[in-house]
Amino acid sequence: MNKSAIRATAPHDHTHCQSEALSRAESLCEERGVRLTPIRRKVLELIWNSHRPVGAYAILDHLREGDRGAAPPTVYRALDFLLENGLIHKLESLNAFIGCDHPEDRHVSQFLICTKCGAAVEIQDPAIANAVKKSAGSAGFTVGRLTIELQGLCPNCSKA
Amino acid sequence: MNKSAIRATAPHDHTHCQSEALSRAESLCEERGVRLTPIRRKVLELIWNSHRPVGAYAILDHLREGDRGAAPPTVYRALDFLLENGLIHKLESLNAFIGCDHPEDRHVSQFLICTKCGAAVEIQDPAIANAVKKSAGSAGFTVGRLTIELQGLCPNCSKA
DNA sequence: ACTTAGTTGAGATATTTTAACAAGGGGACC
DNA sequence: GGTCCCCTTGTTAAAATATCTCAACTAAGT
Repeated sequence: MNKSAIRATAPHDHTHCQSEALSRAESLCEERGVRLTPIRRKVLELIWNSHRPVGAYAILDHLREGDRGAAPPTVYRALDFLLENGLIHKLESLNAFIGCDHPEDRHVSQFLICTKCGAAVEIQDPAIANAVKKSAGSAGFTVGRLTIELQGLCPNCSKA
Repeated sequence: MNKSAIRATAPHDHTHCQSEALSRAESLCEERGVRLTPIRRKVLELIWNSHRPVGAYAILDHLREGDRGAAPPTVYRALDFLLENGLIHKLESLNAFIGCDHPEDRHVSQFLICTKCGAAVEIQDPAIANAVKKSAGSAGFTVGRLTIELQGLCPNCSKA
């Protein structure tokens, strides 16, 4: 079984996931010369609170709990920044966002979403991407963005 | 090149697509003992006005042009019915709906969406579905709903 | 200090979707 | 034909998601 699937769907020291994601984001932003401002950092941190995708307004609520009064554009702007820099992904079938654990390289990924516990796992199977590209090619389509999301039950939840 | 890709992205006698879709829907609903009421039929007809996915409010606007005063729930209920019966599909990455040209059998499909002309083509490549299923399986996931959407350029638009 | 580009604040508004409840309409059964 | 019930629709409201606009601020370079 896939390593990130285990991490995401089984109990684990999640603080570690979160702090590692944050420090990677920091060095990556520095490298690229873009600014991981306090708001952006906070939003990323909130997204990394779990392996479950979060909606923009859930993030907004958490932001408001703290000191800052925030409005929707604040969150969406932070999300845009994080998306552009590959630090998070958007799950179209849920209108929700999830952290990316290898933002360093641009990549095409797929998502496995557990409808029971809500966890989502990012996988990267070249076979999937290739199958889609091949099929698109034979239909004469030029490939741009790819959205591949599966909803089902994670290993843990399908046991129960 | 795939036949429905040609039909959807090149000029053609679209009235034919539309009327065939409607008559298929009628016989299918009769077969299943469900009611293709005037509203539902009208919504399906509007969706089949083109091969471009339509948003719920675009449909609503068209409905209102006619005699009926309609409210959002009217449209969404019709859409639910059509979705349940496989007569249309929802494109999650666009929040829009498109007609299905072979609603008779339950199927897993993928969509190729042209970001330039807006056309969308439904394809069914078992290789894609299988690749996803295989990958999900090896991550321990049970397969439920599958969302696969590609955005790119259709044959026509990539020529230009 | 000055300028500029990028970022945030604030309020409003647009878009998409659902909830809740009343009312209508068509068939099955008596 | 009447009556009951289920499915469908009307209507109002509101929840959930996302964007626009314009002003104020901040950081970084000159």
